Amino acid sequence: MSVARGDSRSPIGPRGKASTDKRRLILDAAVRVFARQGFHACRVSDIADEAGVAYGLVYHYFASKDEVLDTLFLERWNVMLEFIREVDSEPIAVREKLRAIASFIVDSYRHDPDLMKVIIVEVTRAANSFGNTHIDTIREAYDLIGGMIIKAQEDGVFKPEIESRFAAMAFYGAIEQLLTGWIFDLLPDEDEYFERAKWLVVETVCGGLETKASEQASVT
Amino acid sequence: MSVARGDSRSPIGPRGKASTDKRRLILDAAVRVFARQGFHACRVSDIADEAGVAYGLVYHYFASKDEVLDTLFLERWNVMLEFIREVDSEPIAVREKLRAIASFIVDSYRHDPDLMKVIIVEVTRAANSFGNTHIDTIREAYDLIGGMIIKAQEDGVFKPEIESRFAAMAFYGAIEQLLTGWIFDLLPDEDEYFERAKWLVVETVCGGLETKASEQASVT
Amino acid sequence: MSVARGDSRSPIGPRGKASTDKRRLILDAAVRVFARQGFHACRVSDIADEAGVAYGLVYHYFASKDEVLDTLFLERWNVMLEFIREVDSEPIAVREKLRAIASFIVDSYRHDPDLMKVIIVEVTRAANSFGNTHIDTIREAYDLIGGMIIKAQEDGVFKPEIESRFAAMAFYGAIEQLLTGWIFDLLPDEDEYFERAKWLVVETVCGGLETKASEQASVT
Amino acid sequence: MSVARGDSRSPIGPRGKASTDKRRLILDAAVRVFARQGFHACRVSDIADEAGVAYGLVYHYFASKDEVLDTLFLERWNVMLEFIREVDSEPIAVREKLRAIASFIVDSYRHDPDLMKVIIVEVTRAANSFGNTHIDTIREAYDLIGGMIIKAQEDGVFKPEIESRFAAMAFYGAIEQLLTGWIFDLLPDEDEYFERAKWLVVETVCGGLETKASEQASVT
DNA sequence: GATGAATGAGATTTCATTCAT
DNA sequence: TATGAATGAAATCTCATTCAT
Repeated sequence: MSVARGDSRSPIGPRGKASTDKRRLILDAAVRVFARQGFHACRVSDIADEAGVAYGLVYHYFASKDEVLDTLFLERWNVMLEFIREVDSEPIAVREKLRAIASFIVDSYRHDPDLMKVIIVEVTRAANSFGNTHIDTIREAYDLIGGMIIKAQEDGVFKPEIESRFAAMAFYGAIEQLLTGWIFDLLPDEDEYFERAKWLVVETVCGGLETKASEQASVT
Repeated sequence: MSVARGDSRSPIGPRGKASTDKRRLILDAAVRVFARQGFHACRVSDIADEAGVAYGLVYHYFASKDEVLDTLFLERWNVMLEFIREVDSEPIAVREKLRAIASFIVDSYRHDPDLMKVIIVEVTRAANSFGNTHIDTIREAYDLIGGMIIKAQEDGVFKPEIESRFAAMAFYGAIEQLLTGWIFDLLPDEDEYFERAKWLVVETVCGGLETKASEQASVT
Repeated sequence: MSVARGDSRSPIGPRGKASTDKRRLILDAAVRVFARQGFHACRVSDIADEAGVAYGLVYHYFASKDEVLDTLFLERWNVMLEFIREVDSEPIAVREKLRAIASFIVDSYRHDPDLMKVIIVEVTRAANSFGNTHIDTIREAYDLIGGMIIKAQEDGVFKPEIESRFAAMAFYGAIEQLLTGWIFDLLPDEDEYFERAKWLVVETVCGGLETKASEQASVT
Repeated sequence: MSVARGDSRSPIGPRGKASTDKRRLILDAAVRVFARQGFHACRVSDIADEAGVAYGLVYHYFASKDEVLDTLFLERWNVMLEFIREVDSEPIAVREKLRAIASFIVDSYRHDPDLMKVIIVEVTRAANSFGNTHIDTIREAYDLIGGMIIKAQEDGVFKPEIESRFAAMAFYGAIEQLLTGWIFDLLPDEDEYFERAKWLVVETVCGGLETKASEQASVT
């Protein structure tokens, strides 16, 4: 795998497969319904209707409405964590690693905006509900990015005076806010903009984090 | 006012005053309850209990539970908008303007973490409920920041190839994510860290946005 | 008070008062509905309808459907326990004590058959639900009766070879089964039969428990 | 058969046979589940799980959950009715007949406490559900006992002023309450206590029912 | 202004029963 | 026979909102 070359491995997870599996059908329907109405505003029957299955079948496969969202979040977030770990293990520059991550997240949105909307809106910021439940899993991503930054500082590529955890949060936050912009229809979502957005985040944040020396190198 | 000099005008709004006004009592109680339990998980009676007033009084002052949150959000967000507009009108460098904004938001959190938690968790990301209701108000802030960036590009201080709206979102998102880090208890929240966080965001994002020329200048 | 003289203090508890108190209204309605349909077969809305109040008011006064039955049971059973304790403290023959108890229970049924039906059918035999919850309270009655029997044995009035706990259960069981007979409409429930039933239980059980000597005396 | 001599024909019914018959497996599992959780609190799947068979098989053999309990009750109660009829037809004293019945019921409990618990808790007192359904079958037992008492009165063995139906209920109720005592773990259930319980009921109730003349005889 | 009892629509969840295989 | 996925009616409980005092 050469993430860094911009091959941009398509971040397609389980949701990509067409399926007649009822469980999958329910999960996919739930994504649409959660995205359209929000987790709280929708009823379980909305999910069942959207999936074209009976009310009770949702409870045959999931213990509760919560568990449906838990499942969706974990499926996706774990794919991302795996991707980040894989990227991290490659012998490439930190800028390329961060570019791969930004690319992955943006492409995830491009590929399945509903799912990413649900994850961002209902989980990663939901400090009093799902965000709290999954905080350790969420944090894992921040920590992995933070680790990359520490390493880059040790290598003299990133400024040493930066607090890595803070930088990781800022980096991730910049990306998530771009997705929020698309979600709220505040930003144009034509294809070209997705690519420019990736570039912007990496250019901006990395540009700010890099030492003069490394900057010269990366620009060159 | 010289926002740029780091005097950091204390971002204290209405919530700063002690008050025996029952309406205020209810609003302040609502902040604590919303922050502690979340908007959906709390009941109107929880707010009344926390405020030490009777159940029905909440409905004497507010038409609905929603209106309580609407009020809290608008009170605070408008203070911020006013601040941003004021900053924008000052004849200072864009970096100073952004520094002032970052400072204002971070200090807002430092001064009243519960209120900022509520605003971020329940409003600015709540795409299917309050976020949608207040999107125009929220957007105002993004647009003002975006305007600063456009101007900076026209002045040759910021790279011209950056999409201003995207940059504004990334900048705001970086800050909001730091607040999210504190909210989730993922980042240390001793006093020094608030200051370093402000510096980090400005240094990083502006560092990345600035042209070589301006960078030389700002570093000097 | 001279319970032993057959004055048969009317076993009227709280349910005896007509009331406009909504809580009482609900409890009284619940008795009728539980008696008519059974606890499991009735819905909370049936209780509300029967009481002529809104659905939610039941939950304003009681935490759950269970709590309604708990309340009914405890109200009544505690009146009975108090009565038994009072009887026990009087300086009268054990036969008179047991007669008073039998009389109290039978009159309780005569006075409010629905309530006694509910208590017997839904609580005292409901080993897997309410019976289990209230077993200590129920047992109290058995123990008090058992204590009377022990004392009678010490006084040489009752046969010493009888196990007091078993005898107490048999005595109470005989009475409860008569009530069950009325509940199931297997026994005639004209007024005279209630009095004869009291006499029967006391005559039979005590007759069997007494020593020859005491029997001579009691017959005389 | 000489029931009266205390040979105590073992009251073993169908449940005594080990069986690989699935229908039997389900019935036996149902007894355990009903006894453990109560009829209402358990699900059909609990029965299937306990029996180690598939969910749907319960419905292959029984039309409904109710029918499972109906079957269990009728199987056992009919064995008892047959026993009582047989006893009744023997040329023995009424005291011996009642002793045989008490013995049979107590031994039934000793042999299969779960089944008797289910019958008592879920059927014989369940005035609004199964008790009502099976009232004629249940009543049969009371009537048979009542018939014995009438005959004893005609023979001058039992007091003539006693209402036979009431006496039959009291007798049966005394026994059932002893079982209830064991079910609720209020009475000791070592082997000796079962025997003493039989003796107690017969001694007590018959002792109280007999005329002086017969008493002299029975004592002798 | 202030109180809290009263209302009732609506949500989640359960689970007996059916049925295709 | 045997399986267990699929169905959907029905029940409990919640809680925003109203309103009489």
